[in-house]
Amino acid sequence: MRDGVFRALADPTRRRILELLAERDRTAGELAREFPIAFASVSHHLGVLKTARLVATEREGQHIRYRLDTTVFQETVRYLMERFGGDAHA
Amino acid sequence: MRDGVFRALADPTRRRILELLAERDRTAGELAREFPIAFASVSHHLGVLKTARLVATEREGQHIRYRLDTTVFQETVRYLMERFGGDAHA
DNA sequence: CACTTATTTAGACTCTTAACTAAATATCTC
DNA sequence: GAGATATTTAGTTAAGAGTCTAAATAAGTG
Repeated sequence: MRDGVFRALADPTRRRILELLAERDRTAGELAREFPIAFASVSHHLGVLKTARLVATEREGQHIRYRLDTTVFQETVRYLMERFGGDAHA
Repeated sequence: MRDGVFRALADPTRRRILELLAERDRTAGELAREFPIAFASVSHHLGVLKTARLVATEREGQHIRYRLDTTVFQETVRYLMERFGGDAHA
């Protein structure tokens, strides 16, 4: 269950996508333009993030808008803190 | 830099190792006995965890004792919380 | 409906990774 | 130092992941 999340976070391109989405929602195309790789590759990364439920999508006409879904982040932080004393807020 | 941590956490065997170490320190052999895979395979996982600095080791005579190193956990939790609002303690 | 734009899916290729067995290294005991 | 135990390293194999190009799907425009 947690595999997908950590695996998703393990790729730098995907973390960068998440950081961009943390600033503001963006369409797939807006995101893809930020990277030197093919659109199809970014699309693949978006699929991984979506499967891990780290992002959610909404169609907006021709575009598909991506936004962060913080639910799983919260669960993940809780997991790390509770199990491994990753008590970073102090 | 963060790749190693998330990649290390992406494997269920390695997460289980970390959970066991969260209970108490253990030797490589004690850990290996908990899994249905070959000792060498567990050793490989321990290597990954050590490279990610999630665990630290200390030789104790014939045995090698593994313990959790929480430093990187803390950095990781901080990263997730700051960037993605993974504010799980509320 | 043909045409364009936006995005995903499919198939191929390469690189990485997790597993195994066998061999190597390190420590302890006699 | 020979032999036993503990652990890692090497070499192999099979599966997974990231990338690409090309094709497919979906929506907007004339």
